[in-house]
Amino acid sequence: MEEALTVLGDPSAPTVVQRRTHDLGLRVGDDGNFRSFGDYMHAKVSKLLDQCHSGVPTTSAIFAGISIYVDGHTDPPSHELRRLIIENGGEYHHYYLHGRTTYQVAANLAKTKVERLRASEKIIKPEYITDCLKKGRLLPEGDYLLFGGKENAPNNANVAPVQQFFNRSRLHLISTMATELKRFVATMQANEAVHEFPSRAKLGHLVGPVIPTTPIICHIDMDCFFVSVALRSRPELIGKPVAVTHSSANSNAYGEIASCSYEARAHGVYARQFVREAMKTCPDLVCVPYEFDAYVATAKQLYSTLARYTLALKAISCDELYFDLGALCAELSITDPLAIISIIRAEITAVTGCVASAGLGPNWLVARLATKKAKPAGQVYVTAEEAPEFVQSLPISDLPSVGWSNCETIQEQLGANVTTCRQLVERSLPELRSTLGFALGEKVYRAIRGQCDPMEFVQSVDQKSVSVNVNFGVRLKDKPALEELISSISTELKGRLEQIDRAGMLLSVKLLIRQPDAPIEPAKYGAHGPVYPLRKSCKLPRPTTDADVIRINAMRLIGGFQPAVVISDIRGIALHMTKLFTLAGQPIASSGGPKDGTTSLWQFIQTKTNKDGQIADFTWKPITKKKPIDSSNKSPSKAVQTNIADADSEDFSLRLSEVVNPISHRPTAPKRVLGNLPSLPPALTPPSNQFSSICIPDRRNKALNVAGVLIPLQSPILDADISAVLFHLREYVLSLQLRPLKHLISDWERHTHRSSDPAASTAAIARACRFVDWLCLKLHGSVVFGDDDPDSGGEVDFFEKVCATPKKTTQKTVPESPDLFCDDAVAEVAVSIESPKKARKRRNPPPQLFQPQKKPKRPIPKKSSAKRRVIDVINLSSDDDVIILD
DNA sequence: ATCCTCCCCTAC
DNA sequence: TAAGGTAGGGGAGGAT
Ligand SMILES: Nc1ccn([C@H]2C[C@H](O)[C@@H](COP(=O)(O)OP(=O)(O)OP(=O)(O)O)O2)c(=O)n1
Ligand SMILES: [Mg+2]
Ligand SMILES: [Mg+2]
Repeated sequence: MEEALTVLGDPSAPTVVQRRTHDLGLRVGDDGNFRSFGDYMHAKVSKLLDQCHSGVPTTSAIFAGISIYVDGHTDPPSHELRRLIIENGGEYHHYYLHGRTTYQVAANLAKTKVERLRASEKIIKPEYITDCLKKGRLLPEGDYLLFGGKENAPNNANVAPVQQFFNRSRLHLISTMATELKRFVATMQANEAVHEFPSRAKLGHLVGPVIPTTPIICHIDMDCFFVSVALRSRPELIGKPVAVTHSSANSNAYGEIASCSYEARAHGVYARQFVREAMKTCPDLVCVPYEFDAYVATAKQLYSTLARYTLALKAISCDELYFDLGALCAELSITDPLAIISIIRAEITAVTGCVASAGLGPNWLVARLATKKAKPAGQVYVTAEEAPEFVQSLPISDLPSVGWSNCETIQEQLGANVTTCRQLVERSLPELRSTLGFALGEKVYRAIRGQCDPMEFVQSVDQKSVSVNVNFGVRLKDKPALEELISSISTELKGRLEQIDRAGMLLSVKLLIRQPDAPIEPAKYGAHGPVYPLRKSCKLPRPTTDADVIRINAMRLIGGFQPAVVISDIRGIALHMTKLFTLAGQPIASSGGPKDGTTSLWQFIQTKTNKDGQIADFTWKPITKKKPIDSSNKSPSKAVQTNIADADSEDFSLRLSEVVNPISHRPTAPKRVLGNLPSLPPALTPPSNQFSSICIPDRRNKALNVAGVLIPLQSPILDADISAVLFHLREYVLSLQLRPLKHLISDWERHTHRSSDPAASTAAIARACRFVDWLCLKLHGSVVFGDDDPDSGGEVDFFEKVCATPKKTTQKTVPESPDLFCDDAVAEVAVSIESPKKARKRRNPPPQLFQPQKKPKRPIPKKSSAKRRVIDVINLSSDDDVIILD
């Protein structure tokens, strides 16, 4: 069975995976009422959630996320069905939209039509709509289906392994849903003007003469969400220990439990536990499969229901949100908040068929903790007066931000006996800060007193980063396989960036590498097992969504690890994009957005690609003098040109800063960007420290470290200093390290500006620019900074002279001066470049912590261990998928 | 001091 | 078999 292992990136994999997929989707125990996996539907979470009829008066949200097209004559007739579906939160389509319309509604199935149907289409009887309304909730499709809903596997043959993985990953699903629901809330809030609150009518009898002013936040969370959804169509399992998982209830199954019923929890079962572990303490556990599409629909129903009362919402996750209940009470003049919540919860249950619990408190923190107390199927209001005592009665691990690690830190530093918040109350703020850090310490200090930062009920929509992670089933046999997987992930990342209208400037790669002593295959099929992470990031020449640019740079980053990565030991790959811009090129302030953006020298390079699309050569684009361009010009690339042209009339050093560190950052957003960083011929390729700065100011020695050579700078700057620096600056240009070039100039600028002779500094910087131009002219026949100095002829002579025979400054560290244009010399000097990064506390034989799993509350006593040593408790009893420590 | 970068940690 | 993703907070330590 070894060869059947899921291998992402192995071309032989799809067939194998597909067969299993087929089995999985129709596994015994899945009654087919809902598909286990919306192989296509759940990839389109956003589409389901997009069907937002903000402003349309509706009476319920039963059909939220559902759309219908009515085919032929039906009873009730199509216009009636249209009214019913829209009034109850669904969508009516006048045409069947493949991939968008959930159901075709038809009284019967014309035989001639069946042949033309795609497997993914679903035809359902009109009674389905009316019966759902009678029951007040979405029913299982069951016998209402005339076609479809069962056999959706055929498409899987074409689904790439990465997509297969995401289509089955619950964690991917809930992440995606959370993001989409935030957008859903943000959209509703943006459409506030046309939004209505039909369910407020239900609160009429609560309205009184007093307008309350008490601040109350409400937190709502579905009880064992995935299980609740599953039990809607399995009423016989209500009251039994039930878990949602890919595995069947098998005492040897390594499938993770996503959610379990409260009956199962009473036996010690918890989310993230392996089924085989759960079976040990709960032998009667019933395992049921996922219903991804149903979670999407139900989540939207939950949010839509709340939106019938208020838009002061804050989305948290697929089954959980906060809202400003105090504001609602005030607006409606209602003094009994719990009565409102009873009505809302009843509506949620009526619409979704699932139970929600609610916590009320003076702030979001207390509300959240109250929810935990309210569960299952309850609601609790903790008033401001009760809050401190209430929180202090709870275990510290209940506090948000106190997870596995921080809990251990607290017990290590403040006493192993510390388990409840009350035991922390006596600790001073400085004490907690020194234990947990400045901000976390304060957070905890305030939390145990029932306090927290206020919550905004305006849904933020600005993402700061986008990432794609595949840490399951990664087994790569060679570089092409790696490249293929990177390619898939890059394409996925591109799609996600474009979906949110963003391009990114900073790309990071994270690999999970099998620990040296770990078995090739862990006990759990496809799992990464004990691993350590490797990370590397690079700045892209400009904001991009281009899959090729992402792929090529990711491969470069991976190739840059030292020692080299053993491809077959890679167990996980993640690509992370930060420093986001809109596709139109506007920086996103919240994304750590470049306050000082860098205009890359890419702006000035014309590349030539070879037949493989790789950059074979480049020339410098001369910067011609231009009259200032109309500043209303919106084209980003022209805007940069404008900056430079505008600077013509200004002093030279100012113009330099425009080039290396422009004041207004306006990156270009070309339709297609260059496929690669410019690379030199192999002989000139600099060593692997490609992303490190070649120039480091050394303040203590009043010197510049240029390419590993320490050059003391005197004040005022002497010609000798300049020539030494310029000589080594040549390495910069040769190695095309554009970011370092910027740093060199700015570092130098900073340094020299501190000197006693600013005029000398300006002159020195100007001279550096002349040097770059001179060098580029020599090497490529054009210049970077332009030549508007009538004196420059003399400058060239100067450089020819001083650089060809650089003076031996008093420095022993300055090497023998080679001929400037001798390739051997280039190689020699390049080799002398040190790696300036101070070898970050590299855990050298890197066994290291990876994602310690949250410790279960009940089972498994904590293993007392040395500081920072972490055991993966969930895997503790398994044969080999253990460990981790650092 | 304050910022920046590279991580770890947390939550669902 | 099994599908261990993802965004954001923030700490540590170096750069500015
Ligand atoms: N480690 C986790 C945590 C959660 N989930 C999914 C399944 C849950 O049903 C859903 C909601 O998470 P909750 O933390 O709200 O847990 P439940 O709703 O299952 O239980 P509770 O009643 O405690 O809220 O997210 C998951 O797949 N894996
Ligand atoms: Mg829940
Ligand atoms: Mg939840």
